[in-house]
This record gives sequence, structure tokens and C-alpha cells, in this order.
Amino acid sequence: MPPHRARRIPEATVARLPVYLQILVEQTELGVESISSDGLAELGGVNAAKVRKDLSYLGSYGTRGVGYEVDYLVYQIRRELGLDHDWPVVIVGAGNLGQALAGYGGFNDRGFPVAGIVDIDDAKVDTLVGGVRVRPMSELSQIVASRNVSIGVVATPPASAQDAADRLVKAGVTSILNFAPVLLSVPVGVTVRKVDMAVELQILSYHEQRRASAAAAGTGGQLHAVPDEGRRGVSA
Amino acid sequence: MPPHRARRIPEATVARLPVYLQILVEQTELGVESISSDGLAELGGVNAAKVRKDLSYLGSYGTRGVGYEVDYLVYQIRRELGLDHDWPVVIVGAGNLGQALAGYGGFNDRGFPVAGIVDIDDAKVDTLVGGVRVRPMSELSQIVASRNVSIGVVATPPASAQDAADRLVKAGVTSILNFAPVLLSVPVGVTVRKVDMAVELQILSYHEQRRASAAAAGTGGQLHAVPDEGRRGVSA
DNA sequence: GATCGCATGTGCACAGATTCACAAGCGGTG
DNA sequence: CACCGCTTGTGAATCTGTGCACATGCGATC
Repeated sequence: MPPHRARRIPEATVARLPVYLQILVEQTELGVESISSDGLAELGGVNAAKVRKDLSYLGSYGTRGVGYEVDYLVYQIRRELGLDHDWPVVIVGAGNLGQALAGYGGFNDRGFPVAGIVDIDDAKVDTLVGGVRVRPMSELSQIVASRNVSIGVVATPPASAQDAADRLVKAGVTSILNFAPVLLSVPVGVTVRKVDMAVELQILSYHEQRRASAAAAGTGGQLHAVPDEGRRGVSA
Repeated sequence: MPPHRARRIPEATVARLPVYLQILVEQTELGVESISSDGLAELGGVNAAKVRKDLSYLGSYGTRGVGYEVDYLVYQIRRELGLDHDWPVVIVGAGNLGQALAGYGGFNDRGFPVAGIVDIDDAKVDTLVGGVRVRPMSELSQIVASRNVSIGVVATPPASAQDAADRLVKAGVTSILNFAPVLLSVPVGVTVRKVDMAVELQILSYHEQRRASAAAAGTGGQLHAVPDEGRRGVSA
């Protein structure tokens, strides 16, 4: 077993590691072999101390006076995130969003090949989206079992989302990415993350609204606290 | 001016208000007229005290011993989030994702009509997606100006995302929802939110990974800290 | 091999968010 | 009109995350 397994990494850090990873991979492709916490912070739009603290949870993989070796860091982050192998995903719902997700190369490229896409509507079955043929809902379990899928994506209308989640769980999936604007109820031991685009827009709306009423109130000066860099707005 | 404007609402609360709003609107449709912090907490998957504190930032709109009047709360949250009027959005990029977003009814339904979708690739111009005709990039400014758009959505490949953002800003947009996996650099005063689906999957991967290695290490018992309810997993 | 510059790793103080626990106060009941 | 049950609203304690500031230690240079 590796030196110190089982250290718990703060959620906030876990959420940033993929971002660092992305940047590091890009740097590798640009031929960069070494990077400092400052450099990484700049590219990631965060504070350098935060980068160092985040990376320190993985272990002491930097060299004082020098920086981090990009390749090695990529390897370590990948290992920590469990990205040293692919995680096939199954998509439930072949509507607009499901189709876009299946067709979106970004999944495949980043280690999440689409093992299958299923829909409860037989009219959609057998149509081809993003190189994957839509299968009937009845084949869900079989897809999960045969391709060893542990991550499911819910891309159904809100009303069917809970049903989709139930079927995924029954089929053996233990992590769910939910795009439907509803709270999924799942057994303990199953991880759910929710992405709700309307919520994101509403948060932006709040900031717009605020800006507008501040302007109306005649606030002459700075509309927002000035962040680190010159060019960079509120990241709300 | 209303009683106490200009109170600052914590970001964490702002991110939850849309969720409460969604639930409250559903409850209205079910004919529910009054709801307690407990009830709302249950439906939203959060702690009741948090609900009360969140709502208290809006003002004292509840009735002790009774709860909150659903209609009135909807009205207040809408007002606070700036959802008392529509916010037309413009989408840059008519690829898979852009098309799905344009076709996704959820935007329109929730106060964010698609004012236009533009693409830099002339081959895509004039095709019809989700009832909206794709326009050339050159018309971006005109769309923003004429429809009074302040929110832009970046749905381009990563390499073009910064360019898209620059054009949006130049056209007068002050909030951007970015789906490209890159850090956008924008002037101070422009708000950016990033949604990266691969990042979400990678976070799930981390939890899967953890589960797997915990199991391998022979952890007999509970895999995760038990959350509030029986049925409900890690919400990571 | 001693010295110096530089970037990491971390102790510490601060800020923000969450949760507890309870006083305040509304509405119904006798 | 006094009492009681119930739920809000909020002070205070706690937990989590952030960022500063500096000691630590590596590598290059002389």
C-alpha cells in the first residue's frame, strides 16, 4: 500500500484537483516540464497558497526552490482522483441533453466513455446519437453489468428523474450525475451530484440584479470588490 | 425603496435560493399554501436551521408557530434574485451543447428565453435549433443590443472560448455562463460562472475510487458518514 | 563545500458557513 | 383573557476553508 493512504482530502480541494489536472495536462502538451505554485495559481485563477495547500494533501511532491514536475503531478492527481483507468458511464434519457452529452467528445477524451444510452420511449430506441445507439430501458441492467459501469447520468425530464435514479441504483450504479432539477433520493452509499443549469442562470441573475440596483442607487465607484488580478471579474 | 435593501446575502445562500424557489413553485402547483422550514428542508435535502437562516436574509417573512406562506415567499425570492422579469440570453456556439441548450425548454420556462444563438462557422448559420435560427457571429452585438441581453452562454470548444467571451463582453454582456473547460479572463465588473461536466464526473470518480480502496482495505462497516435521512447518500 | 536565492510546505489567524439551542411571539383553545 | 403548543428568528459555538507569513530545504554558483 502507498505511504499514507486514507488521509481525507477536503471537499473544496477535491473540487479543484480536476481543474489543476486539466491545466497540467495542457502544460504537458505545450512541453512545459516544471511549474511553480504561482504559475499554476495564475492559470487556475486561484491563490498560490491555496494551490500549495491543496497539493500538500496529496503528499510532498514538489521540490523547494524549484516547483512541481508536471508529469509526476499529473500522475499523482490522476491516481488520487481514481483516473488511472476509465470509468464508463451510462446515460439515462436520450432527449436534447442526453444526446448532447453522448455526442460531447469531452467525456470520452477525459476518461468517461459512454457505455450506453437508454430511453424509456421506444420511439427513440435504435436511433444513433454521438456514435452510440439508443437502447431500451430494459437493457440498462445488462449494460451496467457487462461494461462494469458504476457511474450513471440522469438526463431525463424532472418527472422521470427519480425513476431513472431508482433504476440506476437497482442496476448497481453507485454514483449519479443528475441534470434534472429535482432532489434525487438514493440509498446511503450512493453519491449524487446535481448540475442544474437554470440554477446557475438564476445565480447570475442575482448578480445582474444587484448591479442594476446598485447603479440605480447612484453608487459611483467600484461595483465589485476587486479580485486578485486586473482582468478578472466576480467568479461568484 | 423597500425596507432594508443593500443587505448582502452570503454566496452560499444565493446558491440555495433557486433551489428553494423551485420547490416552492412546485408546492404552489400542488395547492400547498403554507410550508414550515422543516418541510422545505426535507424537500430541499438540507438542514431546517439553514433554511431559516437563509430565508431570514430576505427579511422576516415567516409566521411563528405557523410557517411561511408559499406564494409570498416565492414572490420575495423572485424579487431578490431579480427574477421578476425575464433575462434573455444569447448562446455562442451551435455545436452539440449549444444546440441542446437552445432546445432545452428549461431555460425558457424559468425566465431565460434564448434571444439568439450564434456560431462562427458559416456552415451552421441558418440551421434551425430548438426553434431558434443560428445567426453568424457578426450579428452578436446587434442581438445583444436589440434584445437587451445581459447574460451570455459560452458553449464553444475550449480553444474558442476566450474569444467568445471577449466578443460577448465587447457586445455589452455583463454575466457569462461558461461551459468550456477553460478559465475565462474578463474585465472587472463582469461575472462568470463555470460549469464543467468533466469536472463533476471526476469528483464522482474520486468518491468511487475512495469507496473501492476502502472496501479493499477491508473496512467492514459503514462506508460513509450517515447523512440526515435514511434514504440519501453522499451529496459530495 | 559554503553560501545564496527561491519556491515549497505549514502554523496560525481570520473569514465564512453550518448547526445547535433557545428566546420570542403567533394562533388556537378553554 | 390567560395558557399552551408550535415554529420562527437569531445569538453563540463549531467546523470548514482561505490566505498570510515564514521557516525549511533544494539546487545552483562560486
